[in-house]
Amino acid sequence: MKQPVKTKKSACLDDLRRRILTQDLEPGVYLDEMQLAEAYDISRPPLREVLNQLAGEEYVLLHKNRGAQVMPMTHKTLRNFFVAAPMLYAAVARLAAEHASRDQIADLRAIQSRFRCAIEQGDTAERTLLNQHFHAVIGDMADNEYLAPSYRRLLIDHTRIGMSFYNPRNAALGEQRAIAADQHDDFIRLIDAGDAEAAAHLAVAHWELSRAEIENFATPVGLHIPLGHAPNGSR
Amino acid sequence: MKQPVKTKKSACLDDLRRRILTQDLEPGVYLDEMQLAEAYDISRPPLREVLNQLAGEEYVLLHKNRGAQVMPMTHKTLRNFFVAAPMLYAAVARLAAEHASRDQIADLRAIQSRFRCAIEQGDTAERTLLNQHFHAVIGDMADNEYLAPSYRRLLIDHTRIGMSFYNPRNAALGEQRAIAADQHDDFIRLIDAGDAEAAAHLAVAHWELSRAEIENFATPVGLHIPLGHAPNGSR
DNA sequence: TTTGTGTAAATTGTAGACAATATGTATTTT
DNA sequence: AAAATACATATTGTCTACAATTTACACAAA
Repeated sequence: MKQPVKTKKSACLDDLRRRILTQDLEPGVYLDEMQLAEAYDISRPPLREVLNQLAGEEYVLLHKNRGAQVMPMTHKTLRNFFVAAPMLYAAVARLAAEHASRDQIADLRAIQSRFRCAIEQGDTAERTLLNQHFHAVIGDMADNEYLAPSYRRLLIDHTRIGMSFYNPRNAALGEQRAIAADQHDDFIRLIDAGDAEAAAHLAVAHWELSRAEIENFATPVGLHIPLGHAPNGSR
Repeated sequence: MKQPVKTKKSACLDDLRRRILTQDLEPGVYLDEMQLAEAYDISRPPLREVLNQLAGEEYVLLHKNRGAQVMPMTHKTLRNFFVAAPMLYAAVARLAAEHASRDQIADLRAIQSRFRCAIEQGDTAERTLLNQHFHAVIGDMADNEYLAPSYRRLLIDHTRIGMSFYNPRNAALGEQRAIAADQHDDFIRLIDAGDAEAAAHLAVAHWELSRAEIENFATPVGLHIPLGHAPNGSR
């Protein structure tokens, strides 16, 4: 009863990341240490270690004597996202095509297969997480520890934003997902061929598709921003 | 005053960052929890929280059941650094010129004043930390949470690499430092004027200066890479 | 009614002790 | 003598309990 799981602590870490990415834990909400510790069947010290690591990775924000808050998303967040995304996505795709290993490309193919399966089955959360995983592997391929932190941060919020705008009744979104899935296949092919320039170009196109989708919803409706219950706004 | 001292825990966090940046704790060395806890006069749980946060920020690497290791620097590290630095430095400088506040510009001036003072006094560690602080404030000015993680990571290793190559007997380095200090003044002026393009351009020039310095030493001599030892041999 | 203060409850921060795991050494066996 | 295993030791991981800080509420005074 010890080896099969990768220790309860790392399971807790992974699950909290997942819940934040899927917006099961919404941006801005405050986390209760005792509640989480009980839920994951660990005591508070290791849970606090997990929260501290998540703080370093910018999944959560720590407030002194006030606990942990899921990293909020503001209006400015979206603007900054639009500035940083194309640059980093293109750079990472270029490096991925240059440095990808055989095993990594195999991983990518496996994920893509499961990704298409999730699309067919209409499993939104699973599809979103697999999309995140797909792009995370591309980030690993780039193998650059200086681009990785921002790339990971981008993926966190790209995933969260994607979850915000999901609407099963919008047929256009289904169409766009089909295009996105095809682009994933193109990514695999270009990376396998080592075509760095084309991969960077495709990354921009892939981003533009996503951006158009986000803008369609963000402009008229506005971004839903749960605030949590912070007593006084800083600054 | 409500917070005259910044709690022993955050003091520990800051000091460990400083010691890693100045290579007082060299890349690759393993950290002893009990030893550090005693040194900072706190118990192991809060120290472990600090180490977990540093792991999230990529100052250290956590090994299961083997403690924390100061983030190593390899040969590949330097190559990746050269790829990422110009892109991010330029982007951040551009955004800093667009978004800087009056207070931040005042901070920058204050730091620059102390920076020149440290140069005159030949205080290497202080100069290096103030240089790091100067560029960290520019990062804050850019105010983009997606670029910030990689930018911070870059600054960590730029500072560590700079500490590696310091050589007080090399007159050329003194000359280059004078140029760098003048460029800092240019940064302040351009940011104050809101000239984003010129600031981005200057960032590239500033980087090229630093790159030339690094290459001069890295190419003939090779990078000194302490490997560290498993927790036993130290002391 | 409003505002200020004091006390109580709840939550976060810390400490010390204990359990689990890995490493090093010594002894035994081939 | 060399290798493998078992034991001893050291270090990491976790838990329970306690201290400190903050928040909420009640009550009193203006």
